[in-house]
Amino acid sequence: MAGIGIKDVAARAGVSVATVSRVLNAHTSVSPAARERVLAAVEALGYRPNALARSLRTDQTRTLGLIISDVLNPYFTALARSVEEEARALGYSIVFGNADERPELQDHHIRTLLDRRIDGLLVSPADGGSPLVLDAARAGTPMVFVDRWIPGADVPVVRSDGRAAVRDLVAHLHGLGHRRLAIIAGPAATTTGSERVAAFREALAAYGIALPDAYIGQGDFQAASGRRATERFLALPEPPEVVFAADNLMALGALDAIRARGLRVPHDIALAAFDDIPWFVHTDPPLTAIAQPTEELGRAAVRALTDLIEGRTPESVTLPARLVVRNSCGERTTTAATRATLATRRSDA
Amino acid sequence: MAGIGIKDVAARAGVSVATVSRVLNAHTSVSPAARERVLAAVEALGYRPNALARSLRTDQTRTLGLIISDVLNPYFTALARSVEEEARALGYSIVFGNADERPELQDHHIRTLLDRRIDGLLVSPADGGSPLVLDAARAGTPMVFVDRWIPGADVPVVRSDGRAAVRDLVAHLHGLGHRRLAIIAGPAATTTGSERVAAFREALAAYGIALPDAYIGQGDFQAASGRRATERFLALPEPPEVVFAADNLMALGALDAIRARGLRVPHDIALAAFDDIPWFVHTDPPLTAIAQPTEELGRAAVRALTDLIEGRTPESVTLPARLVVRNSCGERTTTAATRATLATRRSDA
DNA sequence: ATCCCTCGTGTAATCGATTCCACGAGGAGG
DNA sequence: CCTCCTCGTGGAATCGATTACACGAGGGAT
Repeated sequence: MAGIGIKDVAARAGVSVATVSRVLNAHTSVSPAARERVLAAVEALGYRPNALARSLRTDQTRTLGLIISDVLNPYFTALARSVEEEARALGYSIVFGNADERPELQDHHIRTLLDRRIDGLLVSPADGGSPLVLDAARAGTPMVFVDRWIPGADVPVVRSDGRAAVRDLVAHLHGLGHRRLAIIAGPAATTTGSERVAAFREALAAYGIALPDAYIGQGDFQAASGRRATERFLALPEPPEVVFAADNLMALGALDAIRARGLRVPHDIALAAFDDIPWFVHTDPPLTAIAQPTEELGRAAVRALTDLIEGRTPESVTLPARLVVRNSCGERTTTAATRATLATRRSDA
Repeated sequence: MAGIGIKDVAARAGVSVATVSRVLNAHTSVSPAARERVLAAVEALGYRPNALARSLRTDQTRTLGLIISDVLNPYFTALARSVEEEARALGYSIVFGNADERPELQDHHIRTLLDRRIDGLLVSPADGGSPLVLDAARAGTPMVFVDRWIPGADVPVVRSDGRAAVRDLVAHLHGLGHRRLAIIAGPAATTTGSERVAAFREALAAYGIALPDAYIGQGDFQAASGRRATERFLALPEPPEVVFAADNLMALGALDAIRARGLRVPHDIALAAFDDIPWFVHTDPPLTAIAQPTEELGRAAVRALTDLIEGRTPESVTLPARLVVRNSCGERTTTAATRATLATRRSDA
């Protein structure tokens, strides 16, 4: 039960609680003798300040909330890891909330985080219009969007721009002779959902290729939706030659669907994905993907948020994504493929 | 700085703060009229109680800490997800700490969680002897070990027993004609690190096969260590015919090393792993693995911990793992492999 | 020697809730 | 009609910290 409090420390050191607090917070001047005795008492009692009480008084928790879209998605766990790393370096803790791509779960977590009086919020919104998020931002909660964002809010955004990489991908695909290209999109309500489709369409347009509705699969960034969308593509009278999945989990689902049909990648159909993850090197075949600078994104997001909290004015950050060619889109020589693999490996290390 | 407090609600409703609190906590009796006005005021003001203040007073946060060994490991994220799910259902929040398999990081997180006065701690210890963990347990912090545990502490353990599955695996490997079997172990300081080796050795002994030291690679549950261990195996004068990785990330590293050598699985060397993950279906080749009932483990762990917190006395839980055969260990007919794959898929859904 | 400033320290208010205790009103029972 | 109990309510203490303010002691300047 216990709970050694500041009073116990004060009593043992023979000083007042104020002095103990001053020693612990290096505030105003304290005599060396008193400091010594306080420190000794802290040590002897194993005293740890109650963070709740401290936060209640100071109105700051030195805690940041991170609403992650889906913990099962390797891209987001990598992001979470770098966010936590940077936050720790800056003296903040992170409290995660897993939204599982469900708006109501997202709102649940935002509410509990706000109730806990976190100092700021890092959000990758699961839907486009959560009023709760916007309200919180307007009410003055320091907030930064990462990866995805909600338009119309005065909130800094840290994200990557995949347009150039998508153009590179389309050039690569076109070069391999593919003309019928399909995409599995994320939810239209998310920015990454709609942007990636737009980028793909634009890149296709440069080659005079259209993107018919039948070649746009509606996914939700989860594996099952990738499977369904791919099944639909394969059932088409004229199926696409390439499927581009807007995230890694939908690519996994696409792979499932293709394998279930008894088809082979890239011989029967090519596959590429947004978001590169370590497993893509070892899938059958290794998958061509668009890699985001995940670690930098996480770091930049935390810096932007702490800037906001500490009174500085951060700017939005946009970092370029890049194409990583493996051989899921067409025949390449073994050496070329190996080279690409090694290059990826090296840059990931 | 904003902050609508209980006083504001009380003022607007024309009652005292005590009454507001009573309404919000459904405590003693409140007249319907007063309750009505309080609720209206709460609604109008958008009042949310300050969780810090409440926790300070009540000495409970309704928050559980989860120390996860490595967020980048799909096994642990799956565990984290089910833990959060069950906790939410029981009215608790989860605060995660990622230990990255580093004891000092683990201790850092435990300390901050304790400072926050979480109600209980779910730990999958990164090392065997963290004094901090043991001290916390002895000091009365409700605690449950999950997956891994530290011997000699009076703490319930929720884990899976892989011994039967390892026996099945060895039988499978033996049946395919393999006789030189190696293992990439986790850190000896972790229970899962040493237990899996012991189970493997026992299972081999049943076939009169020894496990020489040269066939035990020392890993740390991270991909890089799997790579190094595998390289060492392959450089042996008599390399093993099978490599069994004690977790999925080390299996990924093994795959890297094997590919870098220009060898093929299972033709040149067979590979199996502990922990099954969705990607294993699509690696080249699909990997034979031992699957843990991850979701059940997470749920059971949370229930054990909340039992402890709420004064009931939970028991340790051990659930069996099971072998999932794919074709990374030897030739199988396509149909058999497909059947296995489908079976896995179905049970994962 | 006196005055004033600085330094070290303690007392008490405060953060925002919960909850013990006291108190007045009203109904039931005698 | 008086007593007693219950019900609804408010006042105030409390949780464990931080911090404004006050105050005494000591040193330097005049």
